[in-house]
Amino acid sequence: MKSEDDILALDNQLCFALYAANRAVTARYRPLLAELNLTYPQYLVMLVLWEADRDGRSVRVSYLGKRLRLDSGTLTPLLKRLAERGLVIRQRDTTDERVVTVALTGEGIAMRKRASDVPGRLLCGTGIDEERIVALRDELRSVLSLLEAEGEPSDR
Amino acid sequence: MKSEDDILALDNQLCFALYAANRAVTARYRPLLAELNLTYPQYLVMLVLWEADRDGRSVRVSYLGKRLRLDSGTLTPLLKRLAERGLVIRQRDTTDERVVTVALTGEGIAMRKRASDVPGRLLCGTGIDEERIVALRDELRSVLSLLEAEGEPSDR
DNA sequence: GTAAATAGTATTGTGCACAATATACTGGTG
DNA sequence: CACCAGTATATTGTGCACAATACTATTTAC
Repeated sequence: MKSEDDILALDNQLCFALYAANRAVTARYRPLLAELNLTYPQYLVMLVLWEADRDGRSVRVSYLGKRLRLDSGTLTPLLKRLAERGLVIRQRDTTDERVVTVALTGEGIAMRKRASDVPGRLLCGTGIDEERIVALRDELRSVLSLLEAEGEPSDR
Repeated sequence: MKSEDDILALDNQLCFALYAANRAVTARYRPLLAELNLTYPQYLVMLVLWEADRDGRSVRVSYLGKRLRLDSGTLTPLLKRLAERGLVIRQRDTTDERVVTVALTGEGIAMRKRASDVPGRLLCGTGIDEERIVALRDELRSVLSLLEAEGEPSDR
């Protein structure tokens, strides 16, 4: 039985555990990504672009938004910075001029090799084993899909 | 056996699952906290202040930083906004003028009652049961403590 | 074929996060 | 006492997140 005190206790909140763990993980990425001169959200964008590049595709801004759950207010300035650095090219689609297409440059493609050891180096020395990471990741994905499935009661 | 493609695949990253789940949860808080006219980080600060208030204590900025893992660059402007709204009072300690003490106002204390149903309402209708939340929270806390324990190799 | 609805991106403004630096104070040390 | 190391908060600048709005292009309805 929980008292009202317990209900609002910081350390009892799932939300705070998520918030703190997320920032701790991104903090651990920071020095590794600094070697590539990328921020963490920029790294996530690059992950999506590298995936698409495997199939020779370029992608729309809206596709990045769908994968990463980010809107244009976040992605537009981020992509402009990546373009300034010469990692991507942004260009309006000629057939539908509402669309902006994002493609990797040679430099952007080349960076993938240098990034490939980042995930492996991340948790070295933390004593967190692979199995546990996979289980946690899958549970988070499952919770995420429950959170996203709900909220639009009847739109089909 | 993982190919290099899998290693960098977005959906295989624990970090992205954390990042996305964290934002999904805070997004779910947003409308509830809007009723209190609080942002999510402001709500976390209030949780700490409400805890301290149970014992009749006021707290230092550095204590808030320690609990929430936030620095003064984040907390100072946030606390100023809470002070403008009349929820807290910030004052320099008279005996040690480096220290700023944060205390709840009557209005800040009163808000606690209105906030007490927020955690319960949060996951209503998502099909995520209590047991699962507790397990996930505890696993995140455990991972967090491993991440935090490491990094300062020998400082005692 | 034009008006209305919709889709895709951009812009603006607010509020975090966090690095880097600055400021101010305290508590020793010689 | 002057000096110095350490502590506590504030300031500045950059880069997300996200709401709100705007703008343009396309599609649909009629």
